[in-house]
Amino acid sequence: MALPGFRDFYPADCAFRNAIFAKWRDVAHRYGFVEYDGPPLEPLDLFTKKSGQEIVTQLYNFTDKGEREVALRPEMTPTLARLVTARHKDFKKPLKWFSIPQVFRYERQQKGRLREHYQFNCDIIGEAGLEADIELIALVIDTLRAFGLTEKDFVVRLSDRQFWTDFMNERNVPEEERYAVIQAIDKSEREPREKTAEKLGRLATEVFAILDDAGSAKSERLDTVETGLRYRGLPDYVKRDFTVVRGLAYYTGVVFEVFDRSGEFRAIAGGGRYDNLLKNLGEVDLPALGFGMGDVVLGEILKGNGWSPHHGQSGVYVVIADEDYRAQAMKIVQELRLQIFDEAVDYSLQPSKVGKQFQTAEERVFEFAVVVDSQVTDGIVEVKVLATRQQTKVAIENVYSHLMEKRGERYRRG
RNA sequence: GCGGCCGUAGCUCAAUGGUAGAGCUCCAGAUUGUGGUUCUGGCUGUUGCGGGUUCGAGCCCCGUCGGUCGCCCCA
Repeated sequence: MALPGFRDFYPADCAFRNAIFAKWRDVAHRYGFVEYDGPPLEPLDLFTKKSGQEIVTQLYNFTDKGEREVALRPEMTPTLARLVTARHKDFKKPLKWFSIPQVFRYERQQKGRLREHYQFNCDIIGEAGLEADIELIALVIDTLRAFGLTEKDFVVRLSDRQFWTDFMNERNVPEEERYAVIQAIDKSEREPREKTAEKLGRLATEVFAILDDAGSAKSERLDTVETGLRYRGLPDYVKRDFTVVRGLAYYTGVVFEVFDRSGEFRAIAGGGRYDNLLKNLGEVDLPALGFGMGDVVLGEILKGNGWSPHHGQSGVYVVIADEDYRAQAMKIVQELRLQIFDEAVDYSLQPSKVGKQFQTAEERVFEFAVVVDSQVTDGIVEVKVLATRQQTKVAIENVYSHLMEKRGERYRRG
């Protein structure tokens, strides 16, 4: 039994997960992002420096055998910040980097939320212009579209953290009250209005006016972002929503969260601009923005949509019809394994009835069977297309080319 | 950290307080060298764990662990 909040990945689960990873990588590459990675275990203070001591209650942390205080990473951004800070002069800006780390949180699990998950992280570093924000949001949209999701399935709720900062500046909200205001706005959707109003005090009327009618608030940044997305043909995927502020204190500009349209799940992804984070963590001052998308909520949505990795027929099952010729069969197996690309060539490890071997081949969705029997002494095997049950005698040296020819016929038939 | 619901075979679930069962899966055979059907047979349980009540507990009570959903918190 896996620990609470941790998952086992049986082959089908692993195939599903890997198919998600493959899509993530595919889209990121198409957007010109390059992959990086870092250690799952980090010094504890890497996280407390950014988020304060209170984050420790949410961390898997312990003292290692060298008396170091360490923690399993709860997010990738601090690691990314360290990597970039250490060697930023080695890279041309802007950096477009992505990663698929497994991240960990020590908290009670609930729907869509475990103690570990894989999080697709995409960040652009060293570009202050809004073109980067547009690029990043387009990427999050196209990532979900790559899974067959459409504007009917999800929406990117767009907001502007800077707008709220300006708002509070203009009304002279004291520094120490600001985080509470942001928190109140963040929770306003889930709490009774009176409670939020109480928290907001004198700001309540104005804030509610903005939350109720996002169009009433002016944000040139959002105007620009929306225009940019329109140019890219993606306007139907976004909606202005100033309740989105993101819990974290370090966001500075455009922020966004992606939700399923049904409202059944928690956020699919979230991110935004954090221009001051690198400066605050180290000596390097670079603007930055990014998003994270977890495999758990996405996986639940995809399962609900019936999405699954394609697993058509492929590979070759070598049927040993006569145990006397197992040695010859092994020679064929090994030759095919050298010739074939990225597909299984398998056989029964133990003597087994022919019918049983075919059954195995079929259950495992092989495309071809190669039957080895006494004819092998004349250099002949039977090649069978499992789907059509069509069987042909083929000289051993021609097996591979015969298989490829058969496959070509299948594709030509469509 | 707090609360609701739930914990019986690998899976889905039955069993009035009275000898723990079924379906599916899996394995084997029917079928001696060619397929997902069918039929037959077989394996699998400290009823999550520990205590209590009772002549007797899967069932009732307490605790605990785990699952699930929500809260807190937070992506």
